[in-house]
Amino acid sequence: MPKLGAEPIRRAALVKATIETVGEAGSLEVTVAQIARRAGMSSGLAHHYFGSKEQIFLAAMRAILTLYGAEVRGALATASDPESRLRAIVAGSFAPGSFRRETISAWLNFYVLAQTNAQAHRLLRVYQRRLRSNLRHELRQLVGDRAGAVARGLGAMIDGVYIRAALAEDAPDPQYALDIVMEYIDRELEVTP
Amino acid sequence: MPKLGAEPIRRAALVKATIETVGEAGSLEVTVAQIARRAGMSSGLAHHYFGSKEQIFLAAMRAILTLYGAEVRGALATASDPESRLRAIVAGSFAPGSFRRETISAWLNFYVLAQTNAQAHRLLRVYQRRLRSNLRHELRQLVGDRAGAVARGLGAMIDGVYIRAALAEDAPDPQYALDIVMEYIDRELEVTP
Amino acid sequence: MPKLGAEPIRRAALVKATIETVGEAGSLEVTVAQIARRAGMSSGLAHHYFGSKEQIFLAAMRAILTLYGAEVRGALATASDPESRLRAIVAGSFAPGSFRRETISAWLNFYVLAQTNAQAHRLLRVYQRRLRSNLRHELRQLVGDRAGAVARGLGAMIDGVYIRAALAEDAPDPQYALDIVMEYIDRELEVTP
Amino acid sequence: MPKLGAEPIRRAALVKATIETVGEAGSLEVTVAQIARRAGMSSGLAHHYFGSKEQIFLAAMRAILTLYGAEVRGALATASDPESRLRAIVAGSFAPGSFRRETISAWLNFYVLAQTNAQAHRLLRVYQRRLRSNLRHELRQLVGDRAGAVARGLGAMIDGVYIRAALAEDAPDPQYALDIVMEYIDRELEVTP
DNA sequence: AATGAATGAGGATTCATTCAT
DNA sequence: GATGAATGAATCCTCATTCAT
Repeated sequence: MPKLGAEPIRRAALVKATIETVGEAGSLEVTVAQIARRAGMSSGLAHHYFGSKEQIFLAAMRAILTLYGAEVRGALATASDPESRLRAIVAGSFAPGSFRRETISAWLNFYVLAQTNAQAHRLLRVYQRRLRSNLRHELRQLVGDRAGAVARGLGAMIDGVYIRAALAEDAPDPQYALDIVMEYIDRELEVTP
Repeated sequence: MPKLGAEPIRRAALVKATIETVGEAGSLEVTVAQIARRAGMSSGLAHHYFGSKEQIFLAAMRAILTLYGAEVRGALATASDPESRLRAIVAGSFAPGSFRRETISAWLNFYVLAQTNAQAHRLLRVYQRRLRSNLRHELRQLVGDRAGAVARGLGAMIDGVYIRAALAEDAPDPQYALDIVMEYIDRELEVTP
Repeated sequence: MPKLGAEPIRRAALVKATIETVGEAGSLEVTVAQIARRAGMSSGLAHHYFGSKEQIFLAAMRAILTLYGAEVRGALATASDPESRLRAIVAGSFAPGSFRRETISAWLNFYVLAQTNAQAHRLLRVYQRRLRSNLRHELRQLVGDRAGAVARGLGAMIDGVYIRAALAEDAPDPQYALDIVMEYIDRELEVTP
Repeated sequence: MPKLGAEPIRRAALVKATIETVGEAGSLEVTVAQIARRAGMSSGLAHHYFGSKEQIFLAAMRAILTLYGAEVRGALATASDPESRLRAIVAGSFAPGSFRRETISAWLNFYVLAQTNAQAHRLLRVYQRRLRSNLRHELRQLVGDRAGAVARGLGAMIDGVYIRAALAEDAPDPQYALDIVMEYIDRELEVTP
């Protein structure tokens, strides 16, 4: 007796299981059966909902990016002046919801998927552009002309900190990550009067 | 037609073919047969020389990191004062030998491999540590106490610029990449009198 | 068309096909695909059920030994005095269910497998020990002290007759086989008053 | 500079290495390269001398059977009356030159090969027939009519003792093996006045 | 909706055999 | 004669995907 609304629950469970499985394995070479088992269902059902392994991955990637976006928006909600908004964007990037071992590892893998898969590629570009535009918007009021350059630098640094966390032995340390990027901002803002 | 000295030539051809194949495919899911064919030999011979697909990948990764190291050392050779040495390290990182589409894509894939494979992990760590220590050494004379923090930030930014190049539509632009990182250095050095 | 209870049927079909295939080929160098085809299924399914070729072989070997044990027990069921029980054990060994060309050939191959494979080795030892203990038990009442020696001799002779049947041109002749061993028993029992 | 008479030496080394390799592995699934390496030469040379793996096996099998025949003939040399000749044949069968772990294991494997390979089959038959005829010749003078039956029984028992030694944990014990068969002979000779 | 049995294509790896040197 | 580089066929096993129930 299939419950009403079972589908969204199933889908969410699969997405969660995908991120966890890929994150743990550190690789996209996980089987649909593994993911389905972790989500508590058969591999057949996973295909029924998503059609293919590729689509399961894309859904998981979308979920990661959506969560990321939500964290940033959440952090922005309480900030008013440009500088705190700028710092809020960065803080949102390393919010504990996103900046977790599995998620980071899954994220890195989806980054690789984007080399191969056009849809994944598009998804990533959209989010990169959005981040850059957010950064630039705040920076314009803080560093004027240099806004574009600093936004590029900040974006790259955030990505770099992420990727390095994927390789760290220990659990990712949001504060450490944050410090690196915040110091860069300190520097930029110091210089510009 | 077994020639004398064939082995190093074959090995090099396989390493080159591996980087190209992985780079083009944008994925480690390439077959040994594909690699071998591109290297102009049978898959059996590839196994004869490297023992397994994994070892072929590791050899390719070592080649990439070796090349990277050589570029940095090469750039350092002509630099004398700390600041030019610092900038040389960065310039070496984006030298045209390393900073090429295929290489970047392969590099990203090996980064993922390091999640799974202990040897790959170790290789990457060695290079990261070496880079960081190089940066710190020059920075100590330029920004004193902040050397550690700046080195971390620079390292992350270099990685970030790399990873972003993997996603770019167009051929990677070393100058653009360089500018981003150099500006960061400008900023740091300006502040410290 | 997955039917309920398909698994035991599939497994049995694979075991049967394995004995037949190995028996016909006279060698363990048969492919899983050959076995599966003969069992009317894909090689993938054979792996699904048994996990590996080795496990398929072991299951087939177990089946052979189980059948052998059943034949001996069956023959023993109708015998009451020690001598008829002794002869029943031997008769069971050459019962037509076991003493068939394919089975003998497969059996010989599994004997070889036991050189390499610990599980196969253990299986064979268990059956040898059981046979020896059965023989000894009856012989104790017939030849007293010599029971151990005669049991060893009988066991060896049964094995020897089996192995020779594997090499015979014609279909194995149970009566001929039986005669050889029974004559040996005659002799032993004649001597001991 | 190939030495004169190198060929027979090479061939003998390969035959020896084959028996050892097959004996140790307990299986015919050994590679020509393994055999050649043990014999101190390249796999190419092994092929050069024997043409194929199959022929290498056959040569090794011939060597085993030749050695066996020599042992029996050697044992017969010093025996004069029928009974000691009969016992000499048996003793020759378990002479330490033949009755060694590796040789037994190789022998069992060649027994299996004879299922598949016509030449191997023929070789084995020849030796079996010769053994049987030898036994019968002596037995005729000892047990008269029963000679045929006893010869069959003895032959089977010798084979059985061999095959069991292949499975024993410890090094094969010739004395133990001998006792089993000699007791059988004792019995047969006791009965017949 | 849900299962998991079933398929079959695909890929790493091994190895007998060949052959240029 | 001798090497071992080179080939390519063969095989085990995995896994996405399908489909009867």
